[in-house]
Amino acid sequence: MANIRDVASLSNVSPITVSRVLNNPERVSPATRARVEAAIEELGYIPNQIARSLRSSRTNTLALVLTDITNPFWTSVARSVEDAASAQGFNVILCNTDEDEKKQAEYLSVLLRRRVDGFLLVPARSEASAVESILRQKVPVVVLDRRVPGADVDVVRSDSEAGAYALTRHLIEQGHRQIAMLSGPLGVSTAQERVDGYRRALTEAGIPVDEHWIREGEYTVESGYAVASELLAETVLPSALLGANNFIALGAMRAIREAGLAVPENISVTCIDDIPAWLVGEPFLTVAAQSPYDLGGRATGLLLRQIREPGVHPAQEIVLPTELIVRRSTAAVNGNHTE
Amino acid sequence: MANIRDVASLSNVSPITVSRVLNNPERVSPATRARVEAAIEELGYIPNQIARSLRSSRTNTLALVLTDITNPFWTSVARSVEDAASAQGFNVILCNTDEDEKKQAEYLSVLLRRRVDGFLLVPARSEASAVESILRQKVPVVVLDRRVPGADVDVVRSDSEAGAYALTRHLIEQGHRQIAMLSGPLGVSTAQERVDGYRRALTEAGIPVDEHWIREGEYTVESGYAVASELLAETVLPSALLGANNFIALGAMRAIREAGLAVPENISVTCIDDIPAWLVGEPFLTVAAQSPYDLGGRATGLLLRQIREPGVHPAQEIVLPTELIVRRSTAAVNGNHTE
DNA sequence: CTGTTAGCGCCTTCAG
DNA sequence: CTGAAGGCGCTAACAG
Repeated sequence: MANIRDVASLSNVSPITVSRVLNNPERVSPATRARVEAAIEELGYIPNQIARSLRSSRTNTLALVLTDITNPFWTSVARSVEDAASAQGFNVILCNTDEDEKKQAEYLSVLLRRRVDGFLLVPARSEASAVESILRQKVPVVVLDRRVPGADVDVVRSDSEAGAYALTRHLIEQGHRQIAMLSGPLGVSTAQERVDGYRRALTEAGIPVDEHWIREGEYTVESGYAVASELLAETVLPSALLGANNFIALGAMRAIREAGLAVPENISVTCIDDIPAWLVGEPFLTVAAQSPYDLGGRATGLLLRQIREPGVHPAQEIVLPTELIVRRSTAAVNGNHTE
Repeated sequence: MANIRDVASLSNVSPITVSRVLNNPERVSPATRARVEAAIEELGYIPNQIARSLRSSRTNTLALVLTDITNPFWTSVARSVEDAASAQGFNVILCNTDEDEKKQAEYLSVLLRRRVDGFLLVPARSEASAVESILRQKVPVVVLDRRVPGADVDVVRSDSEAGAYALTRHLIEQGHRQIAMLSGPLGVSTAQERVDGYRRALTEAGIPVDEHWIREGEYTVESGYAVASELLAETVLPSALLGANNFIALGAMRAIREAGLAVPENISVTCIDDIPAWLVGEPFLTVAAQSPYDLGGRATGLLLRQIREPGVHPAQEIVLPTELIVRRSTAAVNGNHTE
């Protein structure tokens, strides 16, 4: 593969002149420039970004480390991050951790060696240790979706507590009292906050919180299915089910269907996170919708700013609202609306 | 940020010894190794992969250039590619072209400059020119999902023609005669082949192909919606609709709903590409399902082999079968099953 | 087992 | 407007 010296000798100039043609064409006489450009063309020369990065210590690369691209929520985030990044000349390396701290650590280590210019990280657990390795190297990071208490970093997330609160309240208004909370892993801040919102709504309504109805699981369809199946095998059934995310609710719906029950006739189901309307034809689930595209865009914006103006901006937290969307998966207890 | 020389001087060895501790630890005496490792630890030294890449001309990076990560089909492909790549120590750069040849060209150019080790490319148009720039540089490529006639490259794709044929046949067996084909962009081989399969099924059944029922559009929800809306505004309506992909069918379903018609009572709808069952609760669409996870995995396997053993393997084409899955979006004409 | 030399391809600095 | 020297960080190749 031709290099800058090949181009230089073919066009009878020094390598630095070729470099200038590439980076500051206006500082080279038109005649020389034309000669160099002809040589570039002839040799099919393609500048080596690796060498450039070595000199400049900039890779124009962002790392997007998330839990699972397969969840449409993260798919949208990934799309918006890539859009925002490529508009500014950055490429994106995608990594799926599956909420596994070991995988996450391994990825972060590889990415630090690669000298990515910045990280967009969805930490597998909400602990400062998740971002420590990055901060120690003074590489810009923005944490997505989750808090990391004790770490001085930018965070862009949704208001999980309010989302869960709104959903729980909605269920209560429909007459539900036996509301099961299918939580995510409690080591993750969003799971914690969603349980908090659930508790607050119950307490405010004067309904005692029954710990029996709070079940911890993973943010996956399989886990939602498993936990809901357990619940449905018991003698007293809940009249409503709050999934901590879309996947949990989808798994739960499957369990309910397989148990021969109907949504919402027998059990109402709702969750945080929407499923894109264009994916499902007629959306069915009542949800507290986040704005994944926004989330990714805002986070990328913050990250690029950090990269461009290092050390200027103090860490900040952006909290986006969720939107309650009432659809057909929730109904009044026994099918009678109480309003 | 500490470099290899800092580690070397702190541990009183030469840089090359540090390098050996990192890459061939067994070739360094345990005592020296321990000293070096202590220094690495103390300095928080992280090897610079950029410098390593410059020396080795290997970046351990694959480029995944697809049309839109937002389509669950491509989401699955992306996931499988990332899984397979990271298992072999490769990272993946993700790019969305939106079927735009200009965007594609821009991405390819940037990625060649970055010296990615290989490309997984979904070409925006099925033409050899799409991969020319890559082949000219002798960089390994695998083309995903689409043919590129005239180019000597590995291709991993599904059998679109057979998929469309199976769907059309299914509709014919249900008594349909007025079947509209909502095609994708005909510059893309999959669109072409899906129309071919549609034609073959009709012809074999002795039903004349009415060009009026074949409509070209994009592989998007919006386009499916627009084209179907047009169709539904005419005086003679089709009794069934074949979407060239999932998004087209989803858009069409929306148009049908908005026209006050029902699926399948008034119009049957079917398409190539499934929507993951776990996303939609009770899957509704009759489809010819591809295996995106397989597709990505197989393609990545071929690509990594090309990278490891350059110039050894002749170009090959892998064609994966599609599976006809009959669900509730198709029914016999007038609701009467003809079987 | 350890070290010296040199160079991967580029661009900043300083001269001309 | 053009060029020479040097170094970014790392590791082959070749000593010793």
